[in-house]
This record gives sequence, structure tokens and C-alpha cells, in this order.
Amino acid sequence: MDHIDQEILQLLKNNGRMTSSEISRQVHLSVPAVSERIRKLEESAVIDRFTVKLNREQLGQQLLAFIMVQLEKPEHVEEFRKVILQADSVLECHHMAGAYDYMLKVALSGTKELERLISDTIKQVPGVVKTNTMIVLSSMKEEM
Amino acid sequence: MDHIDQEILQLLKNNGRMTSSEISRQVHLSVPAVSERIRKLEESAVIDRFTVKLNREQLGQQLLAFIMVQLEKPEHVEEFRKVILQADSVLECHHMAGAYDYMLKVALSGTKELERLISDTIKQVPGVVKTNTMIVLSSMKEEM
DNA sequence: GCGATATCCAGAAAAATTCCTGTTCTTTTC
DNA sequence: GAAAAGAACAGGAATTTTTCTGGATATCGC
Repeated sequence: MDHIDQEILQLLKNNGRMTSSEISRQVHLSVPAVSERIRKLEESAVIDRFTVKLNREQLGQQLLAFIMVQLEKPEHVEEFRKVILQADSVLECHHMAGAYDYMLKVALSGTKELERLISDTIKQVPGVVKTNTMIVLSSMKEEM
Repeated sequence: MDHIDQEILQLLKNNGRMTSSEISRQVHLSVPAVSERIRKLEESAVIDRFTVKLNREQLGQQLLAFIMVQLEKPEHVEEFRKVILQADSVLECHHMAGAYDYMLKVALSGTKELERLISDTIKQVPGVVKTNTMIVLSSMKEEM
């Protein structure tokens, strides 16, 4: 992980489909050298994976929110996990230290769908005793 | 945006570097047809951009946290924005409805760096009157 | 010093992409 | 309902990229 690797990662963060030959021109290395570096970054798990960032608004998910969840007892975690992993509108779920046990980041079409998610999905899980929802007005920064 | 486009997006989410020829085999279309569809998805901004998901732990950022920030008056927003955009450890910054004005998602090496970020960077911004930091213990889901 | 490992480059073969053309299918319009 | 216009697709050629070799150079540990 030298400074050239960092340059390569920076370029790939901006454009994950940038070709090795284009990268090679920017970092002043040969094409095989760049390909080999990328391969090793993947192998060493520094690069988790290549992906595509979609525009949520274009996909009808105009509403972004954070939902904090208090789970009564650890015995309910498995059921909770299953529900969360299946819910497409839940982008992230973090186990937290503090007053609440879980923090969810969710993307939905609007408040109707948010209401359904909270009432019909999250609060239906046994052990969920309290939630606290915070609505996002706008996002000034959003990387990975 | 038909079901084939959705298939293509799903494939690209799992592997952003999947070649058009590989995709064409999976969705039973010709290579030019797939390329054209991807081009249009980019043009219509459904695809924001291609990128790479890095492994934060491998990069020495073992600590993930959310910081909620209360900003006294809107006149301090510009200064706040500048500081946030420059801070590499701040992954996300959302303007919120509710008790706090901003929600930050930050990734750092540890509590020392977190302390510096809060005390020396965020709280130094004029107008920041209150913060509330929540530490992530583990993440069971994290997409985009 | 000396071997072992790693990194690099150059060139060739394989693969993928792009571009072009012709065809089919859908949609529009009369 | 039929003809025209437009969009989407498949096939093939030219270009670019990737991958795979072989060999040179540098680095590290002994």
C-alpha cells in the first residue's frame, strides 16, 4: 500500500470502470503493473468490491431517514436480523452503543411507505420496544 | 427501465466491473444492446457513477460512529459545510429534521482520532453548540 | 555478498469494446 | 387499418483493452 496504490484507489473511487490503460497513463506505470496492483488490492481485501452507485431519486426513493431501534433482549436479535436483511428499503443496520441498540438507514418513496415499514415491519418484530425516526432533509456529503 | 434494466443494475451492484459480454450472456441480449442500455442508464442519471467499495478496517479505520450536531443559526452553515467537505473521515453529512440539525457518519482509526475530530474540528466551527456521538459496535448490513 | 522474492516493462495472443449496417418491432399518424 | 417514423436489436469488422508470457531490475533477509 504505497502512494501509487492510493492514487489508483482514488481514481477508482471516482470511476470504478476506469480502464487499467487509462490508470496507467495517470500514474505513469505500465498496464500490467497497474492490473497486478488492482488484483492484489482485491486479493488483500482492501478493495471489498466494485459496484455502482445508483440515484435513489431516479428510482422513486425520495425519502431518506434514520431509525433508531431499542431491542428489549438479545434473544430477539436473530429474528430482527432476518427481517432487516430481507427489507430492501433498509440500506444499513448498525449495532450501537448507547441508549438505542440499532441504527437503521432507510430509503423509501415517502411517508406512507415509511409508516408501513415502522408499523408493519419493524415494530412487528418481538422485542422491539421503542423506535425513534429522524428524517433527512438533504445530504451535503455521501460517500462510502 | 424494464425488468432487463433492473437485472443489469442488480448484476452491476454485485460486480461493477462485470463486462458487457458477461452481462449479455446472463440477460440473453447481444453485447451492443447491453452497452447501449448501460449508456442510457448513465445518461438518465439512474446510474450515478461506478465506484469501488473499500474495506475500512484494512485501511486503518476500525471505528465507525454517528455524530449529531446542533447548529445555532443558519448563518454558520457555509463555514460548517466547508469544514465537513474537507474532513476525509466524514463519510456522510445529512441535514436533518428534528432536535439536531446534522447527522454525520464518520470512520476513524480510534477514539483518539474521534476526540480530535469532535474537539478540534467540529466544535471549532462557530455556531456548533451541541453534539451527540453514537459509537457503532458492528454493522449487519451496509449497502449504498 | 548472494540467493529469493517482488515489481516492473515490453511484446504477443486473447478477449472485450466500439462502431457500423441492416433488420425487426413498436409506435405514431393519417 | 396501413404506411411512415423511430427505437431496439443482432451480426460483423476495426479498435482498444486485457491477459499472458519472458526477462530485467531492485529489495530484503541471511
